[in-house]
Amino acid sequence: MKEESAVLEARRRKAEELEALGYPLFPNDFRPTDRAGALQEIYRDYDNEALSRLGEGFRLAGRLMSRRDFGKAVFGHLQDFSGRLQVFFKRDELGEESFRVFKKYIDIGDIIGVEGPLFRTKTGELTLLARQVRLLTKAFRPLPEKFHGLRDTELRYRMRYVDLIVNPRVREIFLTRSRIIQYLRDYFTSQGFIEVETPMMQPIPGGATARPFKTYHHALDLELYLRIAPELYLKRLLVGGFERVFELNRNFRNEGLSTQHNPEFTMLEFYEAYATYEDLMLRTEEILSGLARELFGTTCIVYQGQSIDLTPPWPRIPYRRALVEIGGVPEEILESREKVLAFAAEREIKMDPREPVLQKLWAKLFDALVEPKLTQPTFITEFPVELSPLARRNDRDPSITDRFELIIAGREMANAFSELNDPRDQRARFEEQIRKRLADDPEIHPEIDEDFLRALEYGMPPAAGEGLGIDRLVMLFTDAPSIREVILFPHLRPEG
RNA sequence: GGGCCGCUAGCUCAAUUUGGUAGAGCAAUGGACUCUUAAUCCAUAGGUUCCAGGUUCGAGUCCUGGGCGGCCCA
Repeated sequence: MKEESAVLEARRRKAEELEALGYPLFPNDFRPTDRAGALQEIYRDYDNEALSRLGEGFRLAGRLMSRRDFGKAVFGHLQDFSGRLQVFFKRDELGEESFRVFKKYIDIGDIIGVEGPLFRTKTGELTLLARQVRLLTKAFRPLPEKFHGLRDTELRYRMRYVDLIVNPRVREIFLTRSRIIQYLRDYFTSQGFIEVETPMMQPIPGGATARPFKTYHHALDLELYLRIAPELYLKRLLVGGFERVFELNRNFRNEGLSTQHNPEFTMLEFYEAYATYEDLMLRTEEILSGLARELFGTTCIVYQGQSIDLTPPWPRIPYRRALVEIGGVPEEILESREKVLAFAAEREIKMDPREPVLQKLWAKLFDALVEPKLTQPTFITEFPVELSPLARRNDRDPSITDRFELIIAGREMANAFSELNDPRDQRARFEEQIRKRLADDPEIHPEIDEDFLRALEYGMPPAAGEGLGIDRLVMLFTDAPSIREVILFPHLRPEG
């Protein structure tokens, strides 16, 4: 932090002066009985005559966001969590002393309490006429400029508290985020799912392919990893008899930052016994279209200028067909490593030629050529077994799995499959994964989770499970271009 | 990791493209004003131009390195 500037010094001096006069700067004995937004709502249609019959005694607390000074009268706007209301401070109403103290010592940004009757100004704005005003919290720093507000992206993220005060849109995004999460909790609870919490710190990171964060437990002298997914623990719960479970919480992946990636992000995972991935497609359609109706009253939304229609049903396209028909990859090259590498090289799609698993090369093609083209909600199905170590094999074709990914606006929004519950096949897949692991690939942990396999050996009921990326979902529903706009405190490098 | 762009007063932005005393609005301070809402009017004050070097008589501006951020690519 810099040395105290003249602006800050003036504020601090003024505050100390007020304190010396006997006015506490941080009292906590004022109880508001009303809220700005609620008053706006309730008395929307009241004229002055109707308002005058309501009498006195409206008590509001909030932050003073603006003031317009007329000498012996001042207009200002008070902002609380629910909204804003104009307040009229008049010398004749407040009294000489109180008005003088208000004028001289209360600044924009201070939190104040006011009490008085409601009326309408001659421009028709609902306004509280202050009969009393009190300082509740002194602000030692000024708010950003009233018209442009706080725009600098870096400052907005570093000082989200200020961002939230002055940019109403930001508050809306996080209110919407909260509503989305609430909706999902309500949905799953009402469908008989139990919400659970499984370890964030895991001795063997599993359930996904990603580089984990490492940490250390001193008393146990144990290396632990922040989880990259809760999947293997949720399946243990299926073994334990929890037939419908969900967990809505943070995952951690030690990867770069971008408009799509934050190292900690929120994921919903749910598992349902005696269901298949096809049941989950219906559920997913139901959840997202229901959410759209809940938030907007329609299943047609706009994201970054593109119209997206979430009305079910959504098309289902097998992975291989998507590569060929949407990605434009000639089918005849798919089985040849050399041809796939050459095809990618021509299109400047980066691939590691040492990669031993052909299907992982396909995945690069898929990410580059298919995903970005899918704006409307689309289920991609029939993923190769090599890319799906935890998914159940298809009964007719054992080279593919009963799995889908949901893509909307060119992004993977959900990933789901019928669960592999044959412990013999699961062990073989884990072993194969490690065997085919490129030397020191940080994304594949070299140890097998033996306890998970032991759990499967006790018998996991047939089931299907899904992961839904909450941050991306919130981006979609708030029209946010960057994941940092939907995470309250996105990660940044420490200030220089 | 690579490319491009940005960082100037508390905040939002200027500063002659070819280097010459760093400005404005809002906020602040003092004053006028009892229905304004980006209120208005008069006056005053406010700067480590992200940091460190270099070129130059002289650098916000040119050069080198670094920091932080944004966008795009991988």
